[in-house]
Amino acid sequence: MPRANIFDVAKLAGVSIKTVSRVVNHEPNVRASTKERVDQAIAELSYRPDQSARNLASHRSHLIGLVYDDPAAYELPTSGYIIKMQQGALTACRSAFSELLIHPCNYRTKDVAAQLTSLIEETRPAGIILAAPLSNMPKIVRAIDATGTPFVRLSPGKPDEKRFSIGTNDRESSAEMTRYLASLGHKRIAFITGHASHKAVANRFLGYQDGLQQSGLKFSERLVVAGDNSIESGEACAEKLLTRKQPPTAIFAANDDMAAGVIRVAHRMGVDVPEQLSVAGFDDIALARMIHPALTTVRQPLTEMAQRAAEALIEGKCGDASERAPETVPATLQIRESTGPAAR
Amino acid sequence: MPRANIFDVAKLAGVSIKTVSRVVNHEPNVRASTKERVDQAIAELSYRPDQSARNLASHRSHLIGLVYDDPAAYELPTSGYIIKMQQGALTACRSAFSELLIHPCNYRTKDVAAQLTSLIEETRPAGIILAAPLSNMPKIVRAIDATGTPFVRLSPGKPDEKRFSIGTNDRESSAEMTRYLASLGHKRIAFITGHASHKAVANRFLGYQDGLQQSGLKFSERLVVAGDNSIESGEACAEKLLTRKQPPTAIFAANDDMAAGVIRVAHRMGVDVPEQLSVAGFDDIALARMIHPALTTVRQPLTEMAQRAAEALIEGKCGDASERAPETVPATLQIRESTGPAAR
DNA sequence: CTGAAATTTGACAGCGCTGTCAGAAGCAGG
DNA sequence: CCTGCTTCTGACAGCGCTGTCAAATTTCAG
Repeated sequence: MPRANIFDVAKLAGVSIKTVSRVVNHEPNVRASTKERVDQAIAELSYRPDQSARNLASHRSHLIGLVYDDPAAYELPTSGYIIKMQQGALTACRSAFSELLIHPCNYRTKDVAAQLTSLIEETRPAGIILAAPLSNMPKIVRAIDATGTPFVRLSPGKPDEKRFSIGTNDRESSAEMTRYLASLGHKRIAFITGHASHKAVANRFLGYQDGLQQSGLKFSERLVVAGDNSIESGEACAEKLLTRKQPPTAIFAANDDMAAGVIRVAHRMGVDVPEQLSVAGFDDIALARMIHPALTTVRQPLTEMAQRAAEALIEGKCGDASERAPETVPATLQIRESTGPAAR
Repeated sequence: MPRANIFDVAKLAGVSIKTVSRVVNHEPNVRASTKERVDQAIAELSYRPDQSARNLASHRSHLIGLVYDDPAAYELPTSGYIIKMQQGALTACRSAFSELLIHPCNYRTKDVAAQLTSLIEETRPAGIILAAPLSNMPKIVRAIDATGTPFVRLSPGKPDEKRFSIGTNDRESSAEMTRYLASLGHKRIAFITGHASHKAVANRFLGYQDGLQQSGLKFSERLVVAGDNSIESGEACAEKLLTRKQPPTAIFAANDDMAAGVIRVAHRMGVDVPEQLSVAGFDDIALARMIHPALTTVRQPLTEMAQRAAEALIEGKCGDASERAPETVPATLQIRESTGPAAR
């Protein structure tokens, strides 16, 4: 049995193909009763519009392009980031009968912008999702802009104001984590800052300060140590903190790697986590669940961000003119085993 | 200036559109001189066929589906694997004006097969690349088979005989690595085996034995210790081996993680690598280049395998009937800093 | 040279859908 | 029951390409 086409549906519903088309595309001006008949016929025949035909007739594809910097090109193990974005975008695409076109590219290449331009010209996607760090490069943004293709920027930190973008609330969620630690009775909550150049990570430090204040705790420079995002720096910071006369009862690290370092040092020093020390991280990398005790952390909503981005593109509301307000997808606390009530 | 279509090309080249179509699709029976004229016109107008129109007219899409088990679904940090496959497949697709459709799925889900079937019915891809471990599941293979879609199985170990698949030569390359170590003067070359369930890893152990024999060295049970693919097991095995009265001068681990563990232990024990101990791994994960000293290892040609798979699919030679012989893409030795001449 | 076979080329009808635009139906108000 | 309006529906022409099949051209044996 060959797959049903728009004529079959029209015949069964007793309408013209154009009306079926209207229903399928959610166009206005279709009587409710008519729409119902058509919907029923669609269901009965399990009709699915042929994408190629739609694309051909409408001069635009139902493709969403996901453009990201490709870490494999220079061997960074950040691929989890990419997989998550892909997942999110795919989810949105599937439920909208759209397809996802992935386009890894190396931002160090001279002609990334030109490559992007030709990709767009060739595939004429309905929209582009531009991941960080590409999303922060004026050259790239300009190139996409020039093609007139709608696009959404995925920025790990706060979205900026110029064009539509989706970000997350690092600062607020750090504050939340801090409040959570305070609510467990911790008075001395230390913070390990991350690499200075990382904007999102700086926001987390601000959030930590907010959280202290909101919990009625005093911020103290003495409880802040500087890491550089690596596990090793986390270890070094933990050693500094835990060998003090009056060590903190909780350590909040600006990322999971450093938090993992803290836990490792605690093990070595015979400090029980979470009985004697609570440890929290940020990012919710795969490692967070795999270490012991499993790490309490803040989950970056990368998947959701990408999904929202794709949805926005599919809705077609990211057009050139539309000055749409940036969106923020909230990060969420993942309470696991590494945090607990403050020791008395 | 709107983009050129097949009529523009035909006019410029002084032929019919059908002839242009023939040239574009590499169909036979076009005179060389004609083809040349058409190619020139294509170049001049920078013509690119409209995929939607081709798909619509030809009833098949120019999509290649890449189907793989999605580690993010249950948080394994194996994503580098996926990224590499994607890269390879993308390379092939780009040069053939095809698009890559990615389809991560969770093999633990009950209805993976059904999902796959509906994906195929909906998008009608020109071919499917099926990655391990999905490629070894009869249920999945049957489901794809039933749709009549050409597919290639990507298997990390030896390709099997039943249907077209692409694999790599774990055994031969392990032998090669072993011979390389022997050629550096090592007489006591230890091997750390991997997790028993991993077929490819078992092949590596066989390769090690082959290599010893080919180098005129005697295989000894005493030089073999069992790991489980993890860094930690690598560390444990290294401790066992290095605390012996007569420790090996080279350790070949069945994967990079375990090799990294060996190097870590060597550091701790004050054993210089490669001066006092050569260490080799297998896989060439991102980590291999990042540790110090950089790890000598065997590179799995994942990217190439995926590329070959996509090419085969695009060539259209993986059809149902065509009993095509499995292909093997050779793995290659990556000599880095962790191996050197045997200590005297 | 000639005729038949082999090779190369072209005309044209769709593929399944959307956009345009005209026509039908519904709905007030008189 | 008609007018003038709005709301809804349908006929039909493409979109750019490929498949079919017949026509044109070339090739080659005799």
